[in-house]
Amino acid sequence: MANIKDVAERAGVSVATVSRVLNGLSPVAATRDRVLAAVAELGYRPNNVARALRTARTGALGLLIGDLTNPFFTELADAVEDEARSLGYSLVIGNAGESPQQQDDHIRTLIDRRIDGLLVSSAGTGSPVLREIAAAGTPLVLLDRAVDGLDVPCVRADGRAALADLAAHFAALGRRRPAIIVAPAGTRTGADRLRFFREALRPYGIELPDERVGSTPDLQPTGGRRVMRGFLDLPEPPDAVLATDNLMALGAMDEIRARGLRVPDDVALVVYDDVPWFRHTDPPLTAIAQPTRELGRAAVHTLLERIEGRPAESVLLPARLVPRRSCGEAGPHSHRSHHDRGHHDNERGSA
Amino acid sequence: MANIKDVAERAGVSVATVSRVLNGLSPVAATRDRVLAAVAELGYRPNNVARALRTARTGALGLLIGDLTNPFFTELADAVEDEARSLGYSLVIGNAGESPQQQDDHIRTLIDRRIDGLLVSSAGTGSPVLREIAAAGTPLVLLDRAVDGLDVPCVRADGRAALADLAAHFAALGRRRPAIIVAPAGTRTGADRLRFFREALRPYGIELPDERVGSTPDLQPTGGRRVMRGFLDLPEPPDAVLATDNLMALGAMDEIRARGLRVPDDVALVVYDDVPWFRHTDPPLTAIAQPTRELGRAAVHTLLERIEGRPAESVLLPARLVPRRSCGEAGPHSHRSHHDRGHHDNERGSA
DNA sequence: TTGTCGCGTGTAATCGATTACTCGCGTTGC
DNA sequence: GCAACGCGAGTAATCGATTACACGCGACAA
Repeated sequence: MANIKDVAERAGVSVATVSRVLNGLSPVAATRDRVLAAVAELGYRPNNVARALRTARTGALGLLIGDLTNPFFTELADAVEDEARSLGYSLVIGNAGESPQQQDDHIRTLIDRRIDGLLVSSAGTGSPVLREIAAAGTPLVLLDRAVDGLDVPCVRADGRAALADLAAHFAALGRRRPAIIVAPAGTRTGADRLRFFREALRPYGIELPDERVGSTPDLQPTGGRRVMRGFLDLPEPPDAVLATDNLMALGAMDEIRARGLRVPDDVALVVYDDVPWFRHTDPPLTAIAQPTRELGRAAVHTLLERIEGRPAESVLLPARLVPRRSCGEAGPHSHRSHHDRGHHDNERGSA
Repeated sequence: MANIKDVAERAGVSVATVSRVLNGLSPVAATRDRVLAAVAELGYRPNNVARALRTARTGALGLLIGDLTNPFFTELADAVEDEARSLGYSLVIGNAGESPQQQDDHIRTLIDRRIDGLLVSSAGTGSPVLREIAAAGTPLVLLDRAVDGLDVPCVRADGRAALADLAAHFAALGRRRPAIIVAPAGTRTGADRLRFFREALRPYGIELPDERVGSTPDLQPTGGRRVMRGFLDLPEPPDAVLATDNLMALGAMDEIRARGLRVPDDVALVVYDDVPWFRHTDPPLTAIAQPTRELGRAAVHTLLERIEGRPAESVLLPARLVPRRSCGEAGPHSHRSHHDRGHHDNERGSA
């Protein structure tokens, strides 16, 4: 592959001149044309590795996501990439597979590669490595998932209002026994969602007792299904379930269907993250939609502020409730007793 | 950030010695311990940019995929990443967004970054850039999508046998008016799937006329839905539809449901690519499963052969039919046939 | 004419690692 | 006792770019 020296020789100038022409610092048309001609003839492309070594800038951002096969994260990654590209950066995506250890591994690798900045949707609670690189001054921004005690800007969605709307929605539809499936204990995100939901229900006199709070160690369908199984085995099973991650919701749906129960007739289901797939299920699922693409964009901008040495603030964007049919329709017959599970076939074809 | 010189000073040795210790070329315990102590105290990490410049190896592979939000590609990417990591490489994922131009952009960027080799799931037909870098000798392997006239190893699935099984399946269930939704004309993959399917149907005396061949420019639900609309408006609508991409199948399902029709009663539906989501639909969809993770693994190995200068062959792995309930009564009510989980996956997917 | 200034280029240092070559010292063999 | 050999470790070249500094030439003013 041709290097800058080859170009210089061919154009009959020095390497410095070539560099200057390529960086737009040489206003002289005559030499510029000669250089550009040589570049074209040789198919020369600057070696980014060498350039990065000299300038201490790679032009790459890192993004660490929890799970590459989780559509929420891929939409996020897609948005981040779009934004980064449009601002002249390229993006290196690291997939933690929801494993803190693999996440640390990735962070190390990215830092060793000297990316200019890092976005982290952290798996689990904050790792020592994360603290270490934050302390070392690497531009760092948290995305979607906050980490307690880490003094770093965080870009995420605020679900408070949406959860309040959901509580109202449940109340209006006569759902009195809600349940929630949350991510592993100890993560800030899961704890927040639980707390906000519980607080939102209180004004309506609706309880969210611990027996209807289920948590899974992994954000996977398996975990969601297991929790739902526990819920449905309760003496008083819930009549509405909020899954705080889309993959867990998927597992929950499986369990509901496997028991021959129906959504929303027997149990309402709401999913956190409005991934496209849930618009295609039967019935379409009511969702709490995070402004995924905006989050991605905001995160990139915040990170660039940090990279350019400016202080950067955390960003909170509102999530909103997207009501679909999985909680039933509001209407006169929306109160039902908990005894008649599975005997409601005639109630279904409303609209 | 500490560099090798700092370590050398602290340990009272030369930089060469530090380098040798870190690369395991210095067997003397005394100096090694001193160096390692200095490394630990300073928290030194080798600068990969400098190392890459000197050694002309970055230890990174590139993967270009068609669409980051398509679960087939993310599963593929996940598998490629796992394998690359386990072999000591890191992976840079580029998302073409199914746009040839963005794909070319990405390839350029990756080459400029001097990745050691590139895997490409090409969008559209082969681009000039692809030919150019192949000619320039960059280790290159095509993944999933072949490109005509490009003399480069290709790792992909062979759907012939699975499509033959599907034809038999249709015949056994009395489906006599099949249809197919294919990717844009001009792509090798789409053309192959159409041809093999048609050939497979012939022995059973089943026709696949052009009016029941629909193609969409984009691999998106919208396109699938539009094609399905056309099918259902035919005087003789199909009684079985094969969608050759999972997102198109999703759109097709929407249209079926929007008309109040039922799967499989009114129309059977089969999807190419067995992404986890379709195991959770109602009914679970019969699928042609590509050995996604194996494809990823094989692609990495093939690429490494090329990187190490050995000649490498193309790889064809068999796809298989996974009958579920979306074509009507198959064999034993397939909660999960033994085909359902081909490999020693982690617990992703249904429980 | 001569000194100065400006400007376009070239020379060479630099980024942080790897590695060929060299040097010096200790051991061994004759 | 001296030469040769082995081996550990240092010196310095190198990768391909950027960029501070120096230089030389033409223009312009005195």
